[in-house]
Amino acid sequence: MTIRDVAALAGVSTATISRVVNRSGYVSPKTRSAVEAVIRQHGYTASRSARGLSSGRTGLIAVTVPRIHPSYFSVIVAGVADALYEHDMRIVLCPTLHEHDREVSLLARLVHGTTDGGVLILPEESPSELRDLMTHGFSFVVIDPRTRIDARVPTVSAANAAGATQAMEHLLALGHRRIAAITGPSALMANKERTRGYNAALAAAGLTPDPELTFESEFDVQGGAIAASALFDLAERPTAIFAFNDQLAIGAMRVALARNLRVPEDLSIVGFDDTSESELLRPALTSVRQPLAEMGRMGVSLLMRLVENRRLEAVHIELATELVIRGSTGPPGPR
Amino acid sequence: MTIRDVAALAGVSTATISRVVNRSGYVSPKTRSAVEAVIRQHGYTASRSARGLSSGRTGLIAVTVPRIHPSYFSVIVAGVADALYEHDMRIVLCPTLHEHDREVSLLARLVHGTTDGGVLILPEESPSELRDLMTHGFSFVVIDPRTRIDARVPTVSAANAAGATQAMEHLLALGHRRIAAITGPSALMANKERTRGYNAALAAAGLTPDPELTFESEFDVQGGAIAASALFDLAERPTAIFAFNDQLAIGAMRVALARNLRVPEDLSIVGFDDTSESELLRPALTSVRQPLAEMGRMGVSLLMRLVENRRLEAVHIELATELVIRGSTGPPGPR
DNA sequence: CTGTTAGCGCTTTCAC
DNA sequence: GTGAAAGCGCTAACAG
Repeated sequence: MTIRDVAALAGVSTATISRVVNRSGYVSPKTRSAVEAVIRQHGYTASRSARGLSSGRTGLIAVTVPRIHPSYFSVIVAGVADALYEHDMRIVLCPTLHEHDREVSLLARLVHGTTDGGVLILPEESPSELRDLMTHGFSFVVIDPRTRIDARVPTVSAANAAGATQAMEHLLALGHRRIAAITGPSALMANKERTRGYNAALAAAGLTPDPELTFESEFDVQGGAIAASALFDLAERPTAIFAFNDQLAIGAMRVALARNLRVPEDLSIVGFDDTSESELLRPALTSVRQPLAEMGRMGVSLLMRLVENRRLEAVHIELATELVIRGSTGPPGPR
Repeated sequence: MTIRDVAALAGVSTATISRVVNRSGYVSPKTRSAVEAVIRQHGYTASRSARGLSSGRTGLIAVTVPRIHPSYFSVIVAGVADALYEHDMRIVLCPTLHEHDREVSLLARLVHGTTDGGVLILPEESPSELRDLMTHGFSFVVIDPRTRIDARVPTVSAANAAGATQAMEHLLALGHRRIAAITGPSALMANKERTRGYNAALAAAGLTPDPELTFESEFDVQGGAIAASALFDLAERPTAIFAFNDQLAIGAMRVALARNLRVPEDLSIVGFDDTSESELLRPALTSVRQPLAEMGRMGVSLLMRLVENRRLEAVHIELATELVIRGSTGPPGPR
C-alpha cells in the first residue's frame, strides 16, 4: 500500500492524499472523507523513511544513554519517551555501553538521516565532539552533562548543589556536626556541584570541612562499603554520612549494620537520587530526589523548540530537587 | 555531505561509493582506499532514511513494551538492544503505556516503513491483531506472550511452569506442607503456567491443592499485602508463601513483619523474577530468576532469522529459570 | 481546492 | 571494475 495506490483507489492525486494525511493545506470535506475511507479500509500508513527523505523530518529522535537498566536512566528515558509521544515522535535508543571508542562517529551512532535530533543523557562525548555535532547542524540537548560543555548546547540537570545543601541542612538541623561525604567520581560535574553544596552548607553553619571526612569513590554499592569502612575506622567517627547517590548509601548502610551500628541512632545516612530502592531499605533511606522523569520531559521540550526554530537557544535548566525524609536519619545519639 | 558529494570528491560514481560503504560488489583496492580516505576526511555517513527507502532495510527494529521503567522490562530491553547492536541495528522504542485503544493502528505504532521488524514485549494486542500484523508481512517476535497466540508467531518466554515447580520443590524439601500461592492476574499465560507448576509440585508430593491457599491479585506490592493479610487470618495459617512475582512477595513480607511473624522461622517466602530488589530486602528474598536479558537476546536472534529468510519459522522458546535461594526461606518452625 | 512535477539520498540492475 | 540511470514513497512548490 503506497500513497499512489491510495490515490488511485480514491480517484485523486498523491498530493491530495498527502494533504489529508498530514492535515496540511485545504481539502474539501467530501474529498477528505473519501480519502479517509480508502485509507481506513486498506490500512494505509505512510512510510516514515520516504517521508523522512522527502521532507527532512522523520519523527524520530535519537536518545543516547550509557546503559538502559539502572533505574536512574530508565526513568529519564521514560520521561523522554512520554514527552516525545505527545509530539507523535518516537525514540531511537542508543545505549552507548561505554563503546565510545568504537570507530563509529557519533553522528553515525545518532543514525544520521534517520533522526531529527537527539537527547544525550550523561554523554561520554568530549566537549569538542559535541561541538563537532553542532557544526554538522545536528539539533540536540544534553541531560545531566558529565563535564562543562559548550554553553550554546541546551542542558537540563538537577539542582545538584542546592540538593546537597538541602541534605546537609537536614542533618545539621538534627544536630549533626561531624558529617562525612562519600562522593562519586569528582570528574562528574554533578559531583562537583554536590560537593559545593556540601561545603556551602557547612560554611553556613560555621563549620570547616574536615578533609578526613570526604571520601571519593565509584558510584556503586561496593564503593560505598569501602568508604564507610574507612570512615568508621576514623579516630573520631562521623555521626552522619551524606552519600552522593543511593548505591553508595546502600553500601554504607550495609557496613554500618554489619558493624552493629544502629541507623539512625548511631549513624544517620542520606542518599541522593531517591531511586526506588530507597524505600525498600530498612530503615528506609532519606534521600534527595532528582526529578528524573521531569528532566527527560524538559529535555524534549527544549529539543522541540530547537528542532522547530532551527536556532540554538542557550538554555540551561536546573530542576529543583526534593529532600525525602525517611527513617535513616535522626538526631545524633550521645557518644 | 551526500553520496554524490563523496563521489565527486573521489572522482568516481555514486554506485562505487555505495559498493565501498556496503562492502558489496567488486571495487579495486586503489579505488576503495581513495574513497575511504574521502569518507574519513569529510565524515560522511549514509542517510538511513534514503537507504531504507531504496533498499527496503532501515536497520531499525521496533520494540514495544508496556512501560519502560519497571526493571523487569528495562532488563529485557537491554538484552534486545545489546543483541541488535551486534547486528548494527538500532531500537525504535514504543512504550505503549496502555494506550492500546488510541486510534492508531499497531502497524503505524510500529512505525511502518521505518523498521525492518519488531520485538513485542508482553504485548496487549489481541491474537487477531497480531494475525493482521502477520498478514501485512511484518516480521516480528513476541517475548512473554500475554495469552496464547497464533502458533506461527515465534515466541520467547521463561519456563514458567518449571520455575514454579522449582520454587515448590524447594519449599517441600524444607518440610513445608501448607504452602500458599499468591498469583498474579490469571488471564496472563505466565500465571497459568506458574499455577500449573504449583499444582504439579503439590501433586508430585502427594498433596491436594487447598483452594483456600490460592489467592489471585494484581501484580503489585499492595496486592501482595492484601493477599497475605487474608492468608494470615486463616484458621490454619500457611507456613510458606509462594508469590508469583517479587512485588507480591515484598507486600507479603511487609505484612508478615508488621504482624511480628519472623521470616523465615514463622513463614517462608519465595518470589518470582529475581528483580534487583530481592537481595536488598531483609531477609533477602529467595526467588525464581527469569533470564530476562537472555530472553531479549533470544528474541532478536529469532527475529534476525525471520527478517533474513522472509519466512515464518514457528519457534517457541522457553528459557530455563533458576532458583536463587536467599534468607527468606527455611524449614517450618514448630507451631 | 486539486493536480503536476521535481526531487530527497541511496541502492541496484544492466551495460560497458 | 565501474558508471548510468531508474526508481524506492513521499512532500512541496507551483500551476491551474
